[in-house]
Amino acid sequence: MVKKEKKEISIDTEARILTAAKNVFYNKGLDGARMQEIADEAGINKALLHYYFRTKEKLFLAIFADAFQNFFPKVQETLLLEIPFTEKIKIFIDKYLDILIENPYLPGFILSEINRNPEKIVTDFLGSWFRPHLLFEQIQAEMDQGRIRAMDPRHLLISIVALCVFPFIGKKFITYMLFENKPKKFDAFIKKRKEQVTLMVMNAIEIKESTNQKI
Amino acid sequence: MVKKEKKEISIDTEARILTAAKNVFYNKGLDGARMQEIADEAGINKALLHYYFRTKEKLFLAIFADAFQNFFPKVQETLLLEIPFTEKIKIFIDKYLDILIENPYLPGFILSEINRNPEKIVTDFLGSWFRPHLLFEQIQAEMDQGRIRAMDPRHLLISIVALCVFPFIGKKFITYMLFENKPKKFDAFIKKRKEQVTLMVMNAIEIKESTNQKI
DNA sequence: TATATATTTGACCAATTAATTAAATTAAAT
DNA sequence: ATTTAATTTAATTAATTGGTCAAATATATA
Repeated sequence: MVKKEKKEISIDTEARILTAAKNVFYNKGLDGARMQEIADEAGINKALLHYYFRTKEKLFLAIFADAFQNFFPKVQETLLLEIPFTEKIKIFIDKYLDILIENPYLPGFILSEINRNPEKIVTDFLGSWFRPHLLFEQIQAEMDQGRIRAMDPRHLLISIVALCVFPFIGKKFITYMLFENKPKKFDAFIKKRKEQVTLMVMNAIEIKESTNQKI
Repeated sequence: MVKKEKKEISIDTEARILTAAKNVFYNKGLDGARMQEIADEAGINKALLHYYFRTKEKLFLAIFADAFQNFFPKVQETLLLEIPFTEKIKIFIDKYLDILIENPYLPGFILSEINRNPEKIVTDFLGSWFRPHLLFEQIQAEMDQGRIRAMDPRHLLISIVALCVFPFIGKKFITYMLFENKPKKFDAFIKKRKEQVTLMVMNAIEIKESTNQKI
């Protein structure tokens, strides 16, 4: 007999588990998370959790893979557009910050997991399709043509990412220190960040007559 | 009778424990660290670990407090110098990156712990003496006097910190993706970062005739 | 040497926690 | 209604891990 679908008591149990797991893993990390806490937050029993995702490891992997695959492609999208370079940078910053605003704790989550297990993450998730060289070559071409200031493309990329992503990595800290621990104030601050970052990057790549260009 | 020092079998046991704990906590975090692993790495027995530092919590606190107090005062030092502003920024970037080069995994360690428990960290370690307002006032004064471009001082500070610290937060990732997982290459890259960051920040605060100043 | 004190260890304990199991329940298919 | 398969639970297990303890060892001092 062929497999058939039967009961559909709570169609959203899996979804509830994933949401709960996401919350807990994002806030506590893999080691700090407890299956019991995830079960509680999903409003189910611990055994059911294991029924859906055999092990904690597998559940975590599901969350991580989802986060990862939902994040990087969106980010990369802009970089592949066939538009003038400075325009591309502007759009990248715009979209990148939009993504970050929607997923403020995602960078910290991904970074801490990469720190825990770099080899696995890179080989399992990044290895095949994240190719910064295309971007570097384009940046280099722009420099060779004298359209932007000459510099190490890797420094430029890291600087752009740093300016965008760092406020989110340090969100709790920054909110506490600069915004009286009021997330609303942090959000308002972030809203103005797009133009700040764009301006800073444009100034950085802009060629000025008075500046000696280095190779 | 007054306390007297007796046996000195291994004077450096405590130091070895601290070194081992630092390594393990930096790499695994509080939750991921195992007392057994720390004991192994220190070449001692787990009971001896508890003899020196009663609990895991206390040991962690010793490591964290040390890291913290060894880091922030050094960073803040430069900000209190009575020198021209642009000079101060340059020196800050220079010293800050020196400190980071010496303690590459420290920012990630501190940030992840802040994320885990922001209230405690801020009240116990930062609350009393970290005062960004002094710096903000100085920056604001420079802007009011038209010596640097007008902008939100908080964005400026966060951008400077981001440019310096982000490569270290993402060290493993960056090393893997851009430098074939060779730390030497990462280090060489970082050596050139000082001038990159300085140039970028100087360009950002520099007043250009053609630019409209915003309040 | 004898004594007191600090250091070190192996064995063990207690609590936590991931994982399992067997039984119960539900809903669809026949 | 009965069967069948999926879902859910309570109870339990097995492994991990932070922490303790009593005994052993080393060292300085008297």
